[in-house]
Amino acid sequence: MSRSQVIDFSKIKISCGDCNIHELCLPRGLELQDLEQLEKVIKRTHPLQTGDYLFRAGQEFQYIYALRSGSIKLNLMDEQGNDQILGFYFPGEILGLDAIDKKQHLCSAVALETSSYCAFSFSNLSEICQLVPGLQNQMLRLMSRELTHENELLLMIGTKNAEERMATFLITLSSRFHQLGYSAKEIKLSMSRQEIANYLGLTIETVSRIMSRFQREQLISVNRKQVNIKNPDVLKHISSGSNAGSGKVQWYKQ
Amino acid sequence: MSRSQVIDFSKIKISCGDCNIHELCLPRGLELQDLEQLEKVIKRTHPLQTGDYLFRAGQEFQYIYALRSGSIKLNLMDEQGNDQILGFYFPGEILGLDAIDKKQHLCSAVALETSSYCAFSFSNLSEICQLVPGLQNQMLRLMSRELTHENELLLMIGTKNAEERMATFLITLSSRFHQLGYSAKEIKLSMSRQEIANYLGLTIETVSRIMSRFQREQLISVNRKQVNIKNPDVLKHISSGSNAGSGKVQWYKQ
DNA sequence: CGTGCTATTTGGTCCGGGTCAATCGGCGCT
DNA sequence: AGCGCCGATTGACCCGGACCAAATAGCACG
Repeated sequence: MSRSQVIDFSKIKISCGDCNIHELCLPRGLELQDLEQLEKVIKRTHPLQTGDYLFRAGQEFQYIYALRSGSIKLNLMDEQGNDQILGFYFPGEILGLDAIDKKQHLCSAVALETSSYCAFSFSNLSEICQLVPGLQNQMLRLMSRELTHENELLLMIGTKNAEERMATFLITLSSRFHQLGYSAKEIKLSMSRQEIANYLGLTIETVSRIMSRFQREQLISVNRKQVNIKNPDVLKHISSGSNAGSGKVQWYKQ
Repeated sequence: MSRSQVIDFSKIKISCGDCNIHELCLPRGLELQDLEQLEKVIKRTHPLQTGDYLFRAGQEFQYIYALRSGSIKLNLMDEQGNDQILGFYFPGEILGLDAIDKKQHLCSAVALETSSYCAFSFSNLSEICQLVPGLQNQMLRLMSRELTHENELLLMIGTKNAEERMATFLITLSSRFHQLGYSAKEIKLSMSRQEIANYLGLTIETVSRIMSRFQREQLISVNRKQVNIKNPDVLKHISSGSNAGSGKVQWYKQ
């Protein structure tokens, strides 16, 4: 190994070891020599601006992406132009894994604000997985986690009414922000009402009305994209669907 | 390697190489020596009867399962008892991958009819993945495919109305059956109306009504669980949502 | 500071599909 | 054959949330 490579590795160590999300996107037991391997396949780029595409549906699959800052929406469109947002992604989360099978992206990923990320060459990454056992498992775990999220979203859209979905959305967002070290109470939404509505399978009017109602009931306070959670307990209660009184949908429980 | 192991391998070769789904669950380029590796981690079992659990939510994750015959529903339940069917599985398909992250099953898998399967020890499997490059990629592809299915389901439930969902369901089922070598026209449903309804995010009455309407319009003929597709073209047309005349939901296309 | 643009909010109206209820029909059991 | 059971069908009613329309509010720009 040449000296220049050592220098490279040193830079790499800083960039990844010090990255604020490294323990999120790298397996715990990863050693320096493994990091060195991993770093070789990272492509660094400029940050994205609001509205920029991380990738587009139809593009050849080449990289998987780790979001370092900002936020990104993932959406899927069918041939009729029906559009469904599948998820919002925040720092430390991975995008692009669903493209592995078809070798091309089926979804598009769009920045909701200025966002930076790392891109990992997938073909190189999967070679390295052969050498680093922990990395392979991490890949599988990440995909499994992605599946779990979609499962929960399906359960929510399939069984919850509009009010419950909104409450669930707010509580989930709050908890994710908290885990990232931000305030769980004071949330800056990076997505529009339209995008929230689409994600939850509702219309923008319904989202707006329910947020107004939540504010009227002192559960939150809203000012455009700034939302303050004032009564998380009641919100959780509503989100769980155990909200008595309101003539809620009684779902089939076979 | 002892002679007895060779004999074992020979049996194995028959059981897997001749398995009617081997090219579905094994990567193309898998060589005999790889097969031998893989066979070591397969646990064989009795077939399941209708209503038997392949695995239950909460169980420790140990195996992933390849369905060999029959059909299985996968469902997810939340703490309130809301139940959502996430998918129906047919021969050649893989179950259990979503449990990798949390190391326990979050969903339950129930046989809809007599079904046989192979169980692969996951921990052993992931060791073998280190040795057999194709197998690792196959694993990732399978998970990716699973993600794609959930994405499509989300898009459908989020954007299609009841009639479109039913048409999509029938067309998709028909095409999957066809790929398995069965008739694309004459379908024997293994799931109840209740299960169809739940999967599609509808009620049993709506499913029943729409199937009656499809029959009245000569698109299908229904007799209990036997469905014959009489006009796949119109069904496809309906499923794609381009069904003019009916005052359908115009979704937001931002 | 007016003008236009877009996002959001709010007020009505309406309908798809959920809910409730009754009936039907196939199947197993005695 | 008669009975009970359970899944499926059909009808009647109603409501949550979509749809349409108008008002309001920021924000950008000349």
